[in-house]
Amino acid sequence: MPQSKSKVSQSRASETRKRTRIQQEKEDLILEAALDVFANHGFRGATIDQIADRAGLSKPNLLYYFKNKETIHRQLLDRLLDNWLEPLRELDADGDPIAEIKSYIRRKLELARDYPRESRLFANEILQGAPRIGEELSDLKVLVDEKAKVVRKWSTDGRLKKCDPHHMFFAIWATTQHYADFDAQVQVVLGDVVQGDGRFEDAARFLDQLFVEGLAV
Amino acid sequence: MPQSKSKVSQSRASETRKRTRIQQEKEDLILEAALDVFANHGFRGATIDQIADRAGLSKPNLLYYFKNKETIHRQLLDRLLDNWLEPLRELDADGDPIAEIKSYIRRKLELARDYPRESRLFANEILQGAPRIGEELSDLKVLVDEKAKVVRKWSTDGRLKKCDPHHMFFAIWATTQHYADFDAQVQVVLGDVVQGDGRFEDAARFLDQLFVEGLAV
DNA sequence: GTAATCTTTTACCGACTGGTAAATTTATTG
DNA sequence: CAATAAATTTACCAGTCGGTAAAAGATTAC
Repeated sequence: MPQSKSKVSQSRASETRKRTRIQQEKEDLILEAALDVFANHGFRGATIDQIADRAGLSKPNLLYYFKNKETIHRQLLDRLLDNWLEPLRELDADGDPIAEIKSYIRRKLELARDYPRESRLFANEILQGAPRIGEELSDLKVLVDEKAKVVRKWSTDGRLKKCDPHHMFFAIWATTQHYADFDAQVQVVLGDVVQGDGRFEDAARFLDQLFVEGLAV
Repeated sequence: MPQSKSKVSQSRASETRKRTRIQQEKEDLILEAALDVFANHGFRGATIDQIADRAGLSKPNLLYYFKNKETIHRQLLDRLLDNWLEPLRELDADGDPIAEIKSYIRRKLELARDYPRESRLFANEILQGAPRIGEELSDLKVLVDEKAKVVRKWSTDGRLKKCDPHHMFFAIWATTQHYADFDAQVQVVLGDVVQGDGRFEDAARFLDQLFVEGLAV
């Protein structure tokens, strides 16, 4: 996962100009632990004690690196949003429409498989009305509107069925992220028959069929 | 919303056999307030004080009707799950496959539009690993497996494209519930252009096309 | 009307919450 | 090896959490 515009953490330690080796390590450790806890309990349901425990630190020690709970959460969301939008950025107006969409779906599905906690972190935030990420979502809107134009042009050029591009994106997000966000339900419904990668490939196959037949001219 | 197997609440008051008028009213009032709070904050993020405030009661007064936080949450989930599965129960093996699926999608979409808080309550619970509803999900599995058989038969009879029925249901759930669960995101992305029912009809039209073209032979 | 029951309020409690102050220990630098 | 800076621990704190006891107030049934 590459990170582009990573902000410097707002910890006390980082008020000094350069970050030490220990700062680097511990901050990563904390973010990793926090991702776990926030993804499973949401912002209000998560406690600093839980995060500190999972990171193997005392609470005051954790707060030495991040000045409060919100700062950790914020940093996770910032980092996430960037990675999350990457597949959409790569949707190429000059490529073959169906190939581009198939590739986009697969990338989103891979994200859901490989980074389910990130997906759940995001889902938690949106589900609760996006109180801490609301503004940053406008970046998302800009990007989506731009790519919606591309899709609309594919349609009017007769290279894709006529369809509402925004709702097409919603459908792709919903179906792919569902496997991360609703994993508990997916596991119960599918039972123990199909496991791991098999499950993933089944999903990929179904979604490919659904969207290709649903969208190809 | 009809309720079939409604359990009696486990409040102190209900330990006596018949429920008074005030009990009926206040319990409904509390459940209504609790739905609001749980849907927006999840179980751990919600507080009894918040629920009591919204219901216009004092906390001890609320706890006179429901013995604890978990009981309220449980009762909401039980009531919900029943209603939530109703559209699936009505999927008719003897009907026309495409008409049945179209009708199922529309019903699910209507639920998402008319009962978004219920959808978010459920989403919160599943997202956090279904710790308080896990067992009841097996009822869901039984029903889904039964209906998956129906869909599979439609496929082998050549009345529907070949597809994995379970993943088809996942896709329908994901796309329809997305409009309730991720409403904050949907609103940002769509902007203020299309509002209310127009938005709903756009979604319905897109999903109809997607699933019909994707599944019809 | 009055006795019995149901409802609501007041006053709590111990555990946990996010967060801080300051002393102590560890690592780095000259 | 000091001196300095960084990291960690100990001991807290005020506010909130879920929940209870018990008395006061309001309804209901006779």
